[in-house]
Amino acid sequence: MGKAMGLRERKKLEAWRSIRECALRLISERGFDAVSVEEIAEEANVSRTTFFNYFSCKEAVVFDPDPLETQFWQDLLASRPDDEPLWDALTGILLGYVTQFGDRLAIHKRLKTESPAVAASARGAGDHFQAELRAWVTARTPAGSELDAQLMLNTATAAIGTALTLWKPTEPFEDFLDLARTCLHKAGSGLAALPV
Amino acid sequence: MGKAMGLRERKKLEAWRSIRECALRLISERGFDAVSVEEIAEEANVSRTTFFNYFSCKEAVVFDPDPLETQFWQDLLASRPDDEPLWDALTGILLGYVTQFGDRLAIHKRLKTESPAVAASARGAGDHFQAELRAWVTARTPAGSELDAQLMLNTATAAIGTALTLWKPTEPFEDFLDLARTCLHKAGSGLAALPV
DNA sequence: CAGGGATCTTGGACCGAGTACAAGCTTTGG
DNA sequence: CCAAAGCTTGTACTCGGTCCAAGATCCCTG
Repeated sequence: MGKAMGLRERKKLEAWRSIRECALRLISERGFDAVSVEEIAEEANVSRTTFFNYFSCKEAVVFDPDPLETQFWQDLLASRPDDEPLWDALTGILLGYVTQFGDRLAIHKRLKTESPAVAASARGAGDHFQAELRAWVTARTPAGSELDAQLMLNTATAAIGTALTLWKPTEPFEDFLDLARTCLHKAGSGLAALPV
Repeated sequence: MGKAMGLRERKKLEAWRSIRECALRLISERGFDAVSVEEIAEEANVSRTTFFNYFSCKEAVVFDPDPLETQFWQDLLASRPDDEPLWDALTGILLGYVTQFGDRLAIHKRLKTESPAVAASARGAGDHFQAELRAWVTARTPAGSELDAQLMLNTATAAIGTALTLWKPTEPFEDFLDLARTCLHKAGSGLAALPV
């Protein structure tokens, strides 16, 4: 992919990244609420209307995934063998995800602790990966095992969330991964053996 | 309490409940987005400004707890003996909560599935109980056990969330409670024995 | 390479949520 | 009964978000 992109598509991607970049810069300088969409648009040499063509709301400019990111998820999900126990697959996927996008998660965490309002919409509008993961789980859940499957998914996610809140961005990133592994292992100790 | 309330306080409570009541009626008739704050205020014979004196945002009128509700939590939290294992306390508290406010949870669920935007702010601005529970947990967590404690809390919450998404409002409420018990038990099977 | 259709950008008008504030009204307590 | 404290209200404003029509840009086919 990425080869046969016409001028139009290239410009779109460029505009997307320019807006995102400007937005992150301004926001990390001044804070989310102190930067208006108008300013971001102006900084990116784009009209306010166009901003909303690219991002469905102000929060999205922080939390939407880069177009290439989604490719990474899909590979991550597709790479798990069909007969792997769900819990193992989930831990593998989530650890792979945080390994790749931990830096981004750290930014998100900072923003969330700064402003709870941002955090709110973050969970709702933001986490496309979580939505995709959820879909993936339900798709590979055999009838009758919905409860166990959903429970595993939610528990694993909760474990990652726990690791994220306990980790301090000043500590080395490896610590976060260790923490995540520990949380997943502990939380899953009663679940991992279930036949899903 | 409730006895020595002056005229002023009584009027405030009355206004609060009037606004809430009108809001819930209009919203359940027409949907969240189709009702403006102005309409709610008008319906409750109150100015728009006053609405925002009582509720910090539009979502709050749906998700804020009734002043009496908070009393119930506090009793619930205070009623657990200090030396009870954390997991047992958590399941007891959460089951007590959903038993009492299950109806409200069902309304919330309906609203959330209707409009994701509402769901977003619901999690952030809405769940005062969860915040209180979180504070209660951290307060009684001995130093060194933070990880296990947070993990239990998040896992237990995830279990309730799972039960809530799996339950259909058409089914009897007892089913929901059974489901919640099952989820808690399964999710906690590896955690319950930890010494916290 | 010309030109018509598809797509994207833009400005302007508009709506609703949320904030700030000054002015007026009601409760309270002395 | 009166003054201070507390609430309510209208007004005016900012900002996020939507809608739309007009213009610019790209793409594709003849």
